[in-house]
Amino acid sequence: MIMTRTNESCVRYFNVAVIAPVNKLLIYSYSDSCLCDIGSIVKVPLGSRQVLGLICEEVLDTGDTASDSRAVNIRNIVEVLPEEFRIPEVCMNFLKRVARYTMNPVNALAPLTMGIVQHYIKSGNMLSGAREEYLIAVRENLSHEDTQKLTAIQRKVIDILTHNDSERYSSETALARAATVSAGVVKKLIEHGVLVKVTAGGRVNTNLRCLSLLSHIQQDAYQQISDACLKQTYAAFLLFGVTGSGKTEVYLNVVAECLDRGEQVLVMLPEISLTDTFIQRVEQRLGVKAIKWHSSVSISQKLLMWQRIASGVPCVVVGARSALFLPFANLTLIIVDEEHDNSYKQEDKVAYSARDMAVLRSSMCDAVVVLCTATPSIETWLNACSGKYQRINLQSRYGSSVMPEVSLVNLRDLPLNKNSWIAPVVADEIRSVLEDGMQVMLFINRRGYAPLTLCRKCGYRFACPNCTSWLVEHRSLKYMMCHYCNYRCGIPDICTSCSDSENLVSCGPGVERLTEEASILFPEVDIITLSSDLVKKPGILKQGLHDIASRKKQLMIGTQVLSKGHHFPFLTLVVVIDADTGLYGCDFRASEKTWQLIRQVAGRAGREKYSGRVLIQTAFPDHPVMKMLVSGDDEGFLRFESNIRSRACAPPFGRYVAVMLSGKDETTVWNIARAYVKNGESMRGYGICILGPAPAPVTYIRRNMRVRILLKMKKDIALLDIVKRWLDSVNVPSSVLVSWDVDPYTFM
DNA sequence: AGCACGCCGACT
DNA sequence: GTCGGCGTGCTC
Repeated sequence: MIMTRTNESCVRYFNVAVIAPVNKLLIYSYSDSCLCDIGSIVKVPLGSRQVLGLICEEVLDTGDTASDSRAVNIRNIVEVLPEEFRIPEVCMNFLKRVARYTMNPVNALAPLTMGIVQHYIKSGNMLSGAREEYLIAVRENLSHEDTQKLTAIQRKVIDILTHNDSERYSSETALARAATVSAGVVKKLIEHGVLVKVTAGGRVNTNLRCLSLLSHIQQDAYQQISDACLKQTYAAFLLFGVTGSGKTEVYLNVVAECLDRGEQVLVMLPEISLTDTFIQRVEQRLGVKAIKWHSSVSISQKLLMWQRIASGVPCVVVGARSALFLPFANLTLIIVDEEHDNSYKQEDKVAYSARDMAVLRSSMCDAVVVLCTATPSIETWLNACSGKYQRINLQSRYGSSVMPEVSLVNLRDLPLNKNSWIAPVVADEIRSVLEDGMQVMLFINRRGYAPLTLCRKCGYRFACPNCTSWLVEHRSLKYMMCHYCNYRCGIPDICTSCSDSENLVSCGPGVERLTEEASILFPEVDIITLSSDLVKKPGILKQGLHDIASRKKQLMIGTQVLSKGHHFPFLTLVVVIDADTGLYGCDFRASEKTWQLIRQVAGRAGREKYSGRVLIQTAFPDHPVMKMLVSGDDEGFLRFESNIRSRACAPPFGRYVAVMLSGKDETTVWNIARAYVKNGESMRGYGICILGPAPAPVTYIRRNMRVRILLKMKKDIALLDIVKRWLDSVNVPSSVLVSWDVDPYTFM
C-alpha cells in the first residue's frame, strides 16, 4: 500500500486503463486513499457515460511536470469495486509485460483479465443463479464407528464411493442410481455430513486420490518436476514424449502435490473440445472439482470461479488460452499441453502466443511451467537445447505398444487414377487391414468436397466475389463456400461465365470426396467422416469418437479433428492422403507444420497391443521432411530445420513483426503502407530490417485490399518499443485498419 | 463505444 | 438562411 503524503490532503491520481477503444491510459483522481490502489477495478466517467477501468499506476507528479495533465480536466473515480474484484499484483505486472511485448496499450489487454467482471456489471449485477457444480465424496476421516452406525442400504452408497475408485458422481441422483438406492438415501447422508459435496477450490479430500502406478521413466520425470515445484522458484520444462508415453499421468501427480500444498495450478489445452474428457480424468484421478474455463462456460459460472481464483484458494483450472489471464493469486504450476499446437496463437484483436506468455507468467511469479508435446516447436526444442528449459524425455510408449512403422507411397512412380486420390497399392493395404477386422484412418487436411470448381470449356474458376480465394464445394451441406469470409452460394449447374452446363469439373479432393471414393472402393464398410464443419454440434463429435472406439465404424476419414488427443485401440493403419499441401509454399513454418501434423496423425496408430502402420502419399519422397518421417528421426528433423532457420536468421533466431494494412480503397492503403516504409528507414540504424510493402498472399478479404510489411530484427524487447513508436508515427485514417503481430505464425 | 463537431448539399 | 446527412476525432 502506498503511503499518503501529508501535504496533499489525501487526493491521489491514477492512470486508468478504461474498457473502451481508447489507446492510452487516462488520469483520474480519487480522494479516499485507503480503498483504491493498483489492480482495483473502478467505475469512471468517460465523456457522457460511465465505463469500467483498471487502475494501472499511481501518478505522483500531476500538475507540475506532466505538461499535458494540466490542460485536461481530471475527473473523479465514481466507484471502486469491492476487494474481491481486485486484480493481484503479479497479474497486473503480467498484463503490463504482455502489453509491452505485443505493442498494445493495457486497455486492449485488460478485457482478457476483467472481461467477465464487465459482463457482470453490464448485466446490472445480476447473477442468474450460478448453480455450483460438485462431486460427492465420503467425508474425510470417517471413523469405523461412524460406518457401523449406518444401515445396510446406506453402506451400499459408501461402498460404491470407496470401492469404485475411478468413478466420480456429480449429482445425488447419479450416485443413487449407481448404488441402486433411492435419491432420498443420498440426500440424508449428505444432511448428516457422512457424504460431502466437493466444490471447485474446496479443501482437497486426499482420500479421493487414485494415482496410477508410474513406470521408472515416468517416475524420474515426475520427480524432476516435483522437486522443482518444491523450490518455489521459476523453472521451465520440455516434457518431450511420443504420443502414448504417459505424459499426462506424470504431470497429474505433480498437480496433486501442488493442490495438497494449497497452491493453484493451470492446465492449458489447445482445443476446447478436449476439455470435458480431460476434466473427467482430472476429477477421477485427483478427486477434486476442476474449474473449466473457456468460451462456452456460462457468465455466472465464470464470475463465481473468477472471484474464487482471485481469492487464492487452491484449485486446478483447465482451460483454453484465455485462462492464462485469470487473476490467479497463488499460481505455482502451469502445464501447456500440446505446446506445439497453433491454436495457442491468438491472431485476431491482440495477437499473442499463449504458450510464450505462459512461460513469461511463470517466470514472473516463481512458478514452474511444463510444456508437453510429442512434436515440439522449433522454438521450444531450441530452448531445451540451450538449457533455457530443462528437457525430460519420455521416449518409449507406455506398456507394450510400439511406434508405428512409416512408409512413403511415391505418387511419381505410382500415379493416381483420374479422379482418384487413393493409390491402388494403398487401397489393397486398406482392404487387407479391414478384412482383419482392424480400423483404418484416412487423413486429409481439406474440408468440403473439392477445393476448386472450374469450367473446362472457358477456363472460368469459381471464386469468392469478396476475397482472393476459390469457392470450396461443400456437397453434403449443399453450398459453395469461401473459407476466408464465410460467403456462401448454391452449387452451380452452369458456368457463370459461358453458361455452359456440360463442362463444370471439381478439382482436387476434400474429405467428402474422399469418402465418396472410399465408399465405392469398400462398399461393405461402415465409414465415418469427421471434419470441423460436419461436427458443429458438440455431441456429434463425441458420438462419432464413441462409434470408432466401439468398432461400430471401421473406416474413419477426417481432417485435423482426428489428429488430436484421441485414442483408438483398434486403429492399425493411418493413410496421409496428401502430405504435400503447403510444403513448397511461402510459409517459413511449412516444414515444421507438416512434420508436426503427420507425426501427430501417425501417433494415432497402434496405441495398444496391435502394432500400427502409416502410409504417406507424396510426390516429393526425397524431401528431407518425408525422409525423416520415415526414419522416425525426430531429433534429426528438428536439427535440420533449425539449421535452415539459423542460416536465414528466421525465428526463433531473429524476430519477425508482421504488419498488415487493410481497407476498401486500394490507393489509400498503398499510400499509408508506403508512408510506413518511408518512416521505417530510420529504424535501420537499430538493425531493424523493413520489407515490403507487398500485397498479402490472400490479397482481398471481404473486399478489403490487404498489404503487408514485414520487419526483421534481433530478439530484444527494447526494439519493440522503437517499433511501437514507428507504428504511431503515421497518421492513419479510419478507413485503413493497421494490425500487427509480434512473432507471427502465418503470413496469410 | 458514444457523442460532439464540422463540412456540405437540399430545402423552407 | 437553416436543417440534417455522416465522416472525423476525442474521451482524463
